[in-house]
Amino acid sequence: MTMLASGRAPTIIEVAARAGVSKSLASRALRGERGVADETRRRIHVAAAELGYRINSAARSLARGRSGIVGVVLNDIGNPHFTGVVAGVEAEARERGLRTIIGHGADSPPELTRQIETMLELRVDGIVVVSSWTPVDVLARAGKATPIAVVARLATPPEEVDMIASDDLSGARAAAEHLLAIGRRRIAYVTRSTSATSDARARGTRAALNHVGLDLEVHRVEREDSGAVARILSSGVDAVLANNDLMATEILRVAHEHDIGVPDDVALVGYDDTPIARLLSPALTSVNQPQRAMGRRAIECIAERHDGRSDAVRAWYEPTLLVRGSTLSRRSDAAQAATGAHAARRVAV
Amino acid sequence: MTMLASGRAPTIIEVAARAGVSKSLASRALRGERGVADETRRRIHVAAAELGYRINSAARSLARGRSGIVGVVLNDIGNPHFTGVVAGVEAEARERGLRTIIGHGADSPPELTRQIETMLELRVDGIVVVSSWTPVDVLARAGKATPIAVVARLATPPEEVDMIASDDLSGARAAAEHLLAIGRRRIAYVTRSTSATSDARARGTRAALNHVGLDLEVHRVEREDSGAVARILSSGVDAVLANNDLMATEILRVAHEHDIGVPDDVALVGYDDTPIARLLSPALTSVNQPQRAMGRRAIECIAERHDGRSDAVRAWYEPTLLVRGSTLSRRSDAAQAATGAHAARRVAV
DNA sequence: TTGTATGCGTTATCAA
DNA sequence: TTGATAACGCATACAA
Repeated sequence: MTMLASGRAPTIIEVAARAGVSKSLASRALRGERGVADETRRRIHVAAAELGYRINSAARSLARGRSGIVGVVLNDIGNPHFTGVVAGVEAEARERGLRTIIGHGADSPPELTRQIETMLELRVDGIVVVSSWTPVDVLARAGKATPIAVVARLATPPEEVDMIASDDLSGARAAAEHLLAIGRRRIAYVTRSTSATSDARARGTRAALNHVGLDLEVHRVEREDSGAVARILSSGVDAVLANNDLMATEILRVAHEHDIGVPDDVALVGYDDTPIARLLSPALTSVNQPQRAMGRRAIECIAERHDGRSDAVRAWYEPTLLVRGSTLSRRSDAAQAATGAHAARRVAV
Repeated sequence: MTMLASGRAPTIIEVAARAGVSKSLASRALRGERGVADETRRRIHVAAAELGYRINSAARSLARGRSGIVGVVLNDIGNPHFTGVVAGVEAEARERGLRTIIGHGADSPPELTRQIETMLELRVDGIVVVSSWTPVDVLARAGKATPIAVVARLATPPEEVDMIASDDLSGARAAAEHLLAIGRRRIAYVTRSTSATSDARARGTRAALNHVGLDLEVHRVEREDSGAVARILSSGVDAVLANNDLMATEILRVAHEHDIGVPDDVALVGYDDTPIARLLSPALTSVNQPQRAMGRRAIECIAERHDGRSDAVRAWYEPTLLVRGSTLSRRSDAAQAATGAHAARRVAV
């Protein structure tokens, strides 16, 4: 005999009645405002506790005009890259007394749009969109209603939104230069996505190759086409730059299945430096983005908008190449790599 | 000159005024109710579109008494196991016209509690808690306010909540019997968690070993103690059953680093059958739980509660052992494994 | 088919 | 220090 919905949830009126005060006084006491006698305040808190009172945030945000909640819309929960950004967002939000709720975009523009719409209807105080897949017109419209900070690269960011990104071109260029430095010449870029992010990474890679008179192969593989990766690997390439760590992980698996040595036959580089990168064998060379810092910055942007800023932020963070086993077979490689010139900082791990 | 907060957001009153009707009529038209003349309905929709009207869900849920939203509180976004459950929850919720928002528990009981509290204040129509870490008294209290479905094993589930779990004992037992069938004798269970889930898996493993007169070593490793796994692996064990795939991934990496052959020196089994399991090399033998089905069931439970059910659901799903490379080195192993008797279904992949 | 009036639970303004 | 009262934006029962 669960007492679920034992009638409705208690309201502040019932708390006030039980404490023998008016509802306005109860409201002030429960919010912790001053101007309530200590003894009265105590009675009110006791009454609230006894009744199991819990504020109705719908009523509160209706009366207040703001919710104290920021929404975080993620492109894809399954990708650990987003987890890092979320950690930063949550840390900064908490320090500012904001709560966060997450919407899952399921890697699809319509669903991302739906999630943003839900957040707007909830009248959140701002939205952090971690995706470069969201239609820009959706962002522009949403940006008229509430502060929006996009943590991703947008090809043409609307002026209504702030954008926090890392420099994919320079990150990819650093990775490519590293591959060149260890003597690789036939380099392929492999992606599954067509986002602005993936595009910029391909361009950065190509720029580095063109610089030394080489050309880049770009392969877009469909999720259904399970043989595509194997074909690429056996086509004679000696290095592969993957769109992100997830893609790289899959490539590594296919390489193992086909007895293609990594890095001896094919050097492999990921992107995002997610936790899996260092869990693979060989550990994956990858380009790190300061995810937590970017997440924190998003909340700062939203707060600044509330404080009146009206011009758009375009914040660029510098990526860092992390060299690991998937591109370093021999000592000599390591030595060579260390001498290469790179656009982004590089660290051997 | 962003027009952010160009005054406030338009309300239904402004829509009604622009369309030249009363707000109640506008309300009905926008909700798609019948009993509104076609031409009138059209005018109202046009007015809404022109104004960029968007319903205020705080006002709506205040008036209606329900929000149309279910909350999903996840133990840890970074663990792909939860991603699978979320997919099921979202699919079923959408089919029923419910929206979902996600709260991140950050693998910590206080944060899980905070997230549940936030959901309750938002007056969601139900909460799916995917965690066995949440304090049961919190669940019990929350269950008095709104339907709660826990998708995880709870040691002592409160009668106020529904529980959807898979049979960890039988899953772990199947894994252990498989290890015995391929000739392993010194088997260790390695975990980082102390949840009811991990506990049940250890017990299941031990049961299988005891059955043939062997004993189980249980190792709890701290996150800080980076050498612990290496010590376990070099202590002479010939098989390791990990708490989950994440733990197994880490064990695999340490094995590679120390040139310990998997499965030749040490056979390795994970749990949850997350996407990484098949991306590792060797691919990871793991115990699958029907995550999507469990997620869907959670929403069904919540709907049933709304329809008046008051007794608690205790739904158990049968796990499936998926045998992959991390426990199969030679053909003979495969043959032996196929003959073993198992409590759970088993599939070779 | 359309409009009027009331209530949802809270905050905030103004008196007492 | 306390209380009465008017919003907040929407849904709905009831009238017209």
